[in-house]
Amino acid sequence: MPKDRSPTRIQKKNRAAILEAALDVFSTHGFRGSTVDQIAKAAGLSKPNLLYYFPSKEAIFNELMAELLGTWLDPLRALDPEGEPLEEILAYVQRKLQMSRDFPRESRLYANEIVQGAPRLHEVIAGDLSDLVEEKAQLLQSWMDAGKINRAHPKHLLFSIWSLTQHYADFDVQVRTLMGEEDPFDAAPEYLETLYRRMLTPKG
Amino acid sequence: MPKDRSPTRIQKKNRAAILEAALDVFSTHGFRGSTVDQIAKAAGLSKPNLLYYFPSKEAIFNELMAELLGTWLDPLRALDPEGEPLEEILAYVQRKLQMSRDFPRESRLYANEIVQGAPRLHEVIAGDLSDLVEEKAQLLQSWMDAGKINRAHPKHLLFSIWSLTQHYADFDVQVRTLMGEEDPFDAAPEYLETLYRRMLTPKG
DNA sequence: GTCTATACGCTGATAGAC
DNA sequence: GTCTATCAGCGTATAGAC
Repeated sequence: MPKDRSPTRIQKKNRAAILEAALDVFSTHGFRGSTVDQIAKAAGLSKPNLLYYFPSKEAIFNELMAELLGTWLDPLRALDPEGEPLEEILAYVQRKLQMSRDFPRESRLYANEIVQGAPRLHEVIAGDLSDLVEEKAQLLQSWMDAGKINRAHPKHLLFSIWSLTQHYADFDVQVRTLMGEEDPFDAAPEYLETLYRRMLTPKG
Repeated sequence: MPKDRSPTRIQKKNRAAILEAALDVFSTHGFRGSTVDQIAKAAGLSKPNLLYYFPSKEAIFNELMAELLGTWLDPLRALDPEGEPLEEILAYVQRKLQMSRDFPRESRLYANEIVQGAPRLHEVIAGDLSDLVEEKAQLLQSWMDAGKINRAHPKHLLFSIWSLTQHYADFDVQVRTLMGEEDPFDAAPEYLETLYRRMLTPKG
């Protein structure tokens, strides 16, 4: 493993290449379905050389997950109690949709884990994510109580936003196959805006 | 492999046990992440004995998939052109939600495949599923043109129904962790009915 | 810092006794 | 029909030459 002190330019570059390649491979085949050899080849390194930079396959995965989780929840954190409720929610939906378009591999990496029971993510979900969800669910509830948006189960509202936006990344193959030439991300923003506007605009 | 002619009661029972166990294991770990040994143990058989009933791991998987695909699309096929449009769609949503509740493993098995690029499902998606989606998208479009339901992109409408309902099966771990004691399926039916009623009821 | 060679467990699958 | 024994190949990881 590289010395702690001074990461060479080459070391930085190789570590970055490995993580980039690992994102590609893990998001496509899942943890178990991915091999160190695949990642090494994709990163342009030999297998032993890759294992010089990371002690194990799991170590690569963990670092990748740590990076991902750091930014994954930013859009939700950005939901502003001071903002105009409906517009805040609609903006959140669009931000999440953009993330599905711009970072589909990250979405699939996460989806792979959750679908398989989140064996490596339980703590995060029950910890940081849970706290954040409780906080934002209360915010949504307060907006409903104030009559700013229609009443609905706050957590189900959040689940629906995650589900609808991440679907375009996670089920990308299916969506694109069924839509043919048409780019899903052309119509998706308007569809989701309409959906939540009709759902949440008071006195519907 | 068992003779073609006369499937013994034991043979039937064992084949069923294997498929049941395989559904459990494949839906939790994906194809690559599952081992024949796991399936055999879950079915109460030895590994060689299991391979007496099925020639290979892939054969088990294929049979499972064939069974799944046979029933998976029934709710969509049941969407009735003669029915009352809004109620037909709402009933479809509830049927899909029930399937997520009653057959979560089947949903996760399918999700696992799609998320990983559907290497074993391309033909089905581009074939039968695509035909069905085209047919039903046109049906939805005709309902919109007739003013029976609000206008929206028909395929995105279908995607959103799949996404929202299957989410409760595919992301079950996350949903249940975040909801604590509350059963997700208590509030989900009402949430989704409200969502699509507001979305689709004309002159909203 | 990077390579070749290799140890070693696990996995899918088969042979052959019972 | 079911078991024990076993094989070949793959996958992770390490040792040691360069």
